[in-house]
Amino acid sequence: MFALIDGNNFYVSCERVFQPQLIGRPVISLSNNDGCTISRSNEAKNLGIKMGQPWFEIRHLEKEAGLVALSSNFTLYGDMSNRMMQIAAELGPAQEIYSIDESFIGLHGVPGDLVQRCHEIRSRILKWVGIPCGVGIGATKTRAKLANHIAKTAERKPGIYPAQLAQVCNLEALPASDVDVILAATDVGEVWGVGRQIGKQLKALGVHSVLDLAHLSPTMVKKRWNVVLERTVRELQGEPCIALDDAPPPKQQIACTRSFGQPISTLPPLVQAVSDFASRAAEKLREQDSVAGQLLVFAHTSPFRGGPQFSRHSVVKLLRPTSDSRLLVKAAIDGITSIYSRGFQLIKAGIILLDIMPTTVRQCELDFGDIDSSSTANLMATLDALNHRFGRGAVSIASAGLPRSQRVWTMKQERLSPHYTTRWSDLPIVKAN
DNA sequence: TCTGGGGTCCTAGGACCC
DNA sequence: TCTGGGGTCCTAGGACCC
Repeated sequence: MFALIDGNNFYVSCERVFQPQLIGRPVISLSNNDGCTISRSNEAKNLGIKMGQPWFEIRHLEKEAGLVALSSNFTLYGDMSNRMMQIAAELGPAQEIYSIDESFIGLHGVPGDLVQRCHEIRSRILKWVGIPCGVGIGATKTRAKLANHIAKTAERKPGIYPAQLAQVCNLEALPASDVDVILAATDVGEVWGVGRQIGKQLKALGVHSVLDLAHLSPTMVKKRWNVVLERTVRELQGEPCIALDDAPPPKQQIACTRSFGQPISTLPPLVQAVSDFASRAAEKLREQDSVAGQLLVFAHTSPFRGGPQFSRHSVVKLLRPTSDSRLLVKAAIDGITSIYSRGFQLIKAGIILLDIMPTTVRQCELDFGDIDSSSTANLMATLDALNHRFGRGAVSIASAGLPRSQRVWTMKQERLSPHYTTRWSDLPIVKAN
């Protein structure tokens, strides 16, 4: 048995904890460069604002409907997430943190009334962190996801589902006939693992509801589609196919990419940008104690605009797998310089670290040729410590050397609004008992 | 004027080997 | 001109997730 607990409208809910005057108003959180919508309050959803919708399409709602749009603040969201996850972990013996705002809980061996327990944890998170959550319980992760959708929808749109399923929904505690009614009332596209493409194909074949999908033969689904959808069908039918992943392996790819505030057409700011991206990615790499063998760097023009289009990438093989910021920055610069061409309005660039493997003692020794390996490790550790202490980008690799004020992109963490100057580490950690 | 930034898994097909 | 079968590894691309 699994529970899925997630924060409602997470980023907006985080903002509202510190700006209670936003409660009851339509509020959205915007992506980097305030490009598009990444979180919406219920009031914003009711205005018809879609997930991912570009800001320029909806900004008229500021005046017309009192919409409040906020730049995102991922430092804040990450900290709120940690607090929420700590309390959510009390639900059961195992936890998989699935994303910044949701976690699966393994409920094996948990005694007593599960629904009541979930309500208690939910109230505790609301009271101690300030984030409203929904909880779904099911025999499989897919059913728990579905139950979570029902719990949230029952709360937000009364009438579609039984009112007592609001906030916490245990699919397995309902009579089978009730479950069928609920599944029949739910669009197949709501199922975890069914996206736009597959959803369209299913509907073309008359599979419209979750119940329709659950009634398909897994063998046929595998033949007609693939094993991924087959697993989804089996999970819907109650057969666990996806295990709780409470100790995720180190990442196999680490990316750092950004859209620019304004297009770039010259090399120096591009070099500066990919240098920063490579530095940040190198930090992430060292955080998981890995090294990368290759670095991919890319840049492209906007597909939404006219004019000559440019989209190129280059894969740079490192001499040896490394996590040294200096070598990765150099590789990024070499790569971008090799693909750069004049005359294009570049709107986005990024780097992706590939061929990632764990750092081993031997690799440490081999690393950096004539540079002493222990001093390199010390240097990188110092770099990370300084940036942790004084904020991201406080110390960086000197490459093209554009002052921050002349940059044409923003790293998210540089855009903290003045409201959020609290040092989160100074606040007491709440312990749940 | 203005359109995010991460990740994962799976499959097909090519290169290469014996 | 005729030209096996099976295995592995790698990569690109497509689908999905939040």
